[in-house]
Amino acid sequence: MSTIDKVPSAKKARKTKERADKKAHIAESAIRVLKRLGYANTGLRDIASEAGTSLGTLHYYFEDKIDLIRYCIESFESQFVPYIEQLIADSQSREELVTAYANGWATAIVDDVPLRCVWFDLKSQALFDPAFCEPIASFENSFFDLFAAIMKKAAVEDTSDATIRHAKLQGLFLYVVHGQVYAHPRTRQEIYDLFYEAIDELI
Amino acid sequence: MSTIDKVPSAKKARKTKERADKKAHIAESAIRVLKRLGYANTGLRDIASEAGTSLGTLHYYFEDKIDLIRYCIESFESQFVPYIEQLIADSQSREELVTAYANGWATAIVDDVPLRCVWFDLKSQALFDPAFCEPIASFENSFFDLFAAIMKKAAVEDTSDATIRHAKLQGLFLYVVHGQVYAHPRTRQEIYDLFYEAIDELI
DNA sequence: CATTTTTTTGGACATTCGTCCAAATATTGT
DNA sequence: ACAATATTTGGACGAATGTCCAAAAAAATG
Repeated sequence: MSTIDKVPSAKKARKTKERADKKAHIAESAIRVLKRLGYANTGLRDIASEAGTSLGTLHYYFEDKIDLIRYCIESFESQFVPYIEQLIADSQSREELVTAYANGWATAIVDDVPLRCVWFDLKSQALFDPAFCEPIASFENSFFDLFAAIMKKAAVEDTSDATIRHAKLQGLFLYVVHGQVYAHPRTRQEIYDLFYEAIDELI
Repeated sequence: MSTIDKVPSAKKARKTKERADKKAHIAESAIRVLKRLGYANTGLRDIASEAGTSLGTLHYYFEDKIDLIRYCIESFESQFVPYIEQLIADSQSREELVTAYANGWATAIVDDVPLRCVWFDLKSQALFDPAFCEPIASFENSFFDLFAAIMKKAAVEDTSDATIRHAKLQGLFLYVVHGQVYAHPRTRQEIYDLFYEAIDELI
């Protein structure tokens, strides 16, 4: 019978997973609120309400507000990075890489503009609150590493100014997102074209 | 004697100027606080205290918090734009333009990193609060116009993707500012070199 | 079933927030 | 000088904030 525990930590592991799932659920709710209100206007009560739980429960799973937001940032990273990594893995030629990466950007923007706004918002918060620096910088580094990996796989000879090229691409990202919010929104095809041309030039 | 008013609006004009000066003083104080705390953590009491006045006086000069912050953004624009315009006016050749513009960026960053942080912060706020969209967009447009003026004066033939080039430059701007805050700060010379190369390539 | 342990609850708590206002003070006009 | 206007003040106001906790509820343990 399977009632015999292989190891005594079997049930504890299930508990750990349940706790992780609950934390993830709260974080997802928090992100939903952040997308609606922005960091400056997001309160813990808004998050608790969105998560369908109580204010006290939030502090049962997260030490304080900063801890919760930090968790959100880390979950950004753990969701986004593998997504791009897959795009890279599925592409072989330089042409495929450029296409896939441009598609990744376009999809990210078109699918969820508010989420990108939250990202810029939290990135700005990190400029003032040291508590956010570490997870933000970690994400940024991972983000750049992906770009560097693409350059390498595309067999770019000169990678000395890779960080600058990446920064320029991020500039285009910011520009397009702002355009979606308070200017004429672009179609998915238009965004793709913008990124394809830029990536093709930068890589 | 000069006691005879030329026009009945002479004293009223002085009053108007005094009021404008006081508003400017409050706005400068507000920006000082914003540089220290960021938008999310800046309260009206912090600003009043920094301005050496009372909370009530703030509402005597500004309708509400949003009105005050909006005024700050507009004062950004009215200070920064003429500064760059002068740089352009003083430059003739393409070489001079690139040098002057790179110098402008480097100076802006080295002189006052916190002010640039405030800028990115408020830009992010505009993504969530429509009240900030208009002044932010106005500044961005003016900012781009300066770039376009430089391209024109430098006799660049193809200006079709000027906005994209400008966006890339802004990406470099964001990248360097973030580096100043939570990475190894660059020297003025290093920043200048980065911008010179980028502008020289983009223009 | 009884008993720990884990999880959840709802509210208390002290601060802080933006807004507003009547009274006090300063300035201007006659 | 007096009256009218403009400016400043300090605090009241309700709402909202993050934090914390005793007690209830649920789950796991024996």
